[in-house]
Amino acid sequence: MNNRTVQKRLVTLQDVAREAGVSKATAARVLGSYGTASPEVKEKVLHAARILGYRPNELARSMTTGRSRTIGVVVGDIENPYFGQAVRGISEVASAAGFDVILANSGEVVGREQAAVQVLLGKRVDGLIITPASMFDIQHLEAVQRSGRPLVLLDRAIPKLKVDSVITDDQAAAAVATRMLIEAGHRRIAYITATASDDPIYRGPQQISLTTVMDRINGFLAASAAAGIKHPEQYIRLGASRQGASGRIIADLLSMPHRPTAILASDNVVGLEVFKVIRNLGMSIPADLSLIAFHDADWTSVTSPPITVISQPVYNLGVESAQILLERITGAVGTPKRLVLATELIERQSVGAPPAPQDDEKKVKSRPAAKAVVG
Amino acid sequence: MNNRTVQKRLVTLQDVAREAGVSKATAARVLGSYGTASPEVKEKVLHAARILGYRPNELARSMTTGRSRTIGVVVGDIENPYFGQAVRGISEVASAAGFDVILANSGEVVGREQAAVQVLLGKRVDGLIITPASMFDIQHLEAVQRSGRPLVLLDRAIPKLKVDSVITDDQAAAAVATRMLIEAGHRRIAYITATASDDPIYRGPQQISLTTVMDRINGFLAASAAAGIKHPEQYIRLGASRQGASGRIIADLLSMPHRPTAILASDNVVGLEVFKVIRNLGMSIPADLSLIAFHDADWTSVTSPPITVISQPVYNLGVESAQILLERITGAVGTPKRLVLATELIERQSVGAPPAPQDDEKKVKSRPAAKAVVG
DNA sequence: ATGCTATTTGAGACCGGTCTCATTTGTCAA
DNA sequence: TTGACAAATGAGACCGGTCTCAAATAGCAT
Repeated sequence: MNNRTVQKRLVTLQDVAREAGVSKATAARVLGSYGTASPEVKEKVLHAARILGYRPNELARSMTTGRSRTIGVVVGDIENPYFGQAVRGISEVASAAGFDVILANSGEVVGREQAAVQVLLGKRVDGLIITPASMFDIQHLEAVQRSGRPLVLLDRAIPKLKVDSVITDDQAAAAVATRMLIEAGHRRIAYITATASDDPIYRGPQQISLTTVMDRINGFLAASAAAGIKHPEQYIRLGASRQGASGRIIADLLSMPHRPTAILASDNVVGLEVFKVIRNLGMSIPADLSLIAFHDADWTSVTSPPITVISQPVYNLGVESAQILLERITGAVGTPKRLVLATELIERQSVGAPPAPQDDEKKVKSRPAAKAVVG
Repeated sequence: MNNRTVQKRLVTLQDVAREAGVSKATAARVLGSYGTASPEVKEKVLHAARILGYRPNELARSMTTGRSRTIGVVVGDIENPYFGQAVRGISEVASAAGFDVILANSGEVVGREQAAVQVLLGKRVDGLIITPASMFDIQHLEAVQRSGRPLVLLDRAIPKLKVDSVITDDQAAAAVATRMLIEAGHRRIAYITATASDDPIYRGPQQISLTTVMDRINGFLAASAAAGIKHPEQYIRLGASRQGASGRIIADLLSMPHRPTAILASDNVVGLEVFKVIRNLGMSIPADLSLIAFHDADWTSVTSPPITVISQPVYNLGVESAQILLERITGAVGTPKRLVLATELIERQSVGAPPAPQDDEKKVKSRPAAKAVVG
């Protein structure tokens, strides 16, 4: 009447104690391997537990101890292999230390991130690893800090928040990639990011809510400026999320009077979109257009031509963040760490010289210029 | 001394009650929105909860109610986008119903799967969705059933276990793909799977511990036999896991005196390996070798040539399994459902006629025969 | 035998909720 | 005014563990 579900009542410590003919406290000592107990009693309890199929109720245990041996992880998009790798890094470190992982997905939406944090906090996780969807909406993260639970940011930092974070050196990465394109002769380089925006045109830093994106844009702009390129920001485009908006953005970009001759794609999902659009437009890489993408995803080595990428140590991002979190959970104090991991440019074959000026018209069917194949 | 960690004691119901000047029971009624309470009291409690920043302790709640509103998911490999998609399907259904998801990774190792199940059971999840690593080691799954918690198998069935399962029609899929290759003229077709095995050569069903693999092999063999192909099993290879074993397996296969002229790859990871090896050997697809892969992964549409694949409704696999699980959790009874979702063959350009017999020698640089481009 | 310490064991409080039941207060009809 | 009944509230048991503390038992020296 009160509970019409089929759920059987599971075996409890009390049941084991009764079966073994000892008190609850004694059974607890044996099963929890703390305190003392005589060999005979030990044997009796263990035997009783075995035949009854006893499983301790971790909920009850966590409630008294106040620790759940669980860490909560909130990522932007589980389906993106980028996060998949990071999560694997986290899980491996966590389970090696006897911790479990609860995973939540924010879909890069602040509201869902907040909800996920509430849920995780409600479940009394011992700590959190989060890829924040925005560096501005951070009340919920401040609340985490106030609760005293350790928090580590993954992949993206939040300058205003004094908190451990593990990120990649995005500014340097973007600068290196940009410089490579410039050295190949490009002067009109587009930077395309998936970061949400109602306006695809870049008008200034205030539009950007992710440090990753900001840093990369800064690296891109700095490298461009250093090469004397005027108004490099005119080729920055935002909001190329996977919902297909990217197709139009890229096509628009390529139909500009002075279209870019090279594209820097902010992640592998955007990169894949760019690749598809280029192919559908009948343009060829790198003859008509050069391409560099962030994240060394599987597919980038297998296209024709294979894509030059910025390889990010994303598995290590996961490993490092989990290690820091675990240290904090076990009591480490001190000022927040800010770990910045280096990236690596992997040269493949998607970068070449820009097409000769008059080539701007004939976009289709041009054969690649003879060029040395690198890497 | 007892607890040297920084963790602050969080705000409890008792604190709120005290602050509002009411009893614990009254505060609980207001905050849990059950029972009755006068408007003034309601207001006082709500206000107190707000200023104190009260978050209910889900652990305590679960302990009394016996339900955690959490489902446990165990997948073989989080990093594989195949499972990534399935997990997204599960999460979306779950969170729409107010359930949370705890995700664990087995790495396709039975021992880790067992450990994961124990952990999840210990956390008193309301139900489990599992992609079992083996159809033979199932004591832990029987234990789940005995505990009365609902269990749904995803992607793979276990014939001996009376349990809900949601799988794809692997036998039909393999048969369709095989038939397509046969119709293109192939008689020597290899089937390469990642399933663990110390011996890469297929000697019989007893080596196979996954229904998926078994079904596909059966579909492959049946379609081959129907076409009068003798000893099709000689080209079946096992153990092409991502650890690089696949490279040797594929190379060995292609250096056989009567090498296969077509390959069926059991998942997209193997498919990618096969693609890379073929390219490294300087062979061309489909002129020298035809290829069909399971799972319509992103990259398959973007290679040259794009790969013909068997598209699996993996997101729906997740959705359906979560729905069934939720029904069971909310009390649905009845015989186990066995849901089999259809797959779809997506024709792209990796299938062609086999090379003429004398072509067996010249493996390099042959240009594709003129062929109609499908899809 | 006696006292003293060390070891083993049990009783019961506690964690933070839910929920039952009894008590108090209020409303309205007789 | 009194009784009946509904609404509001509080006291306290309970979930299944952990852990403190005291009591019981054992071992050993004197």
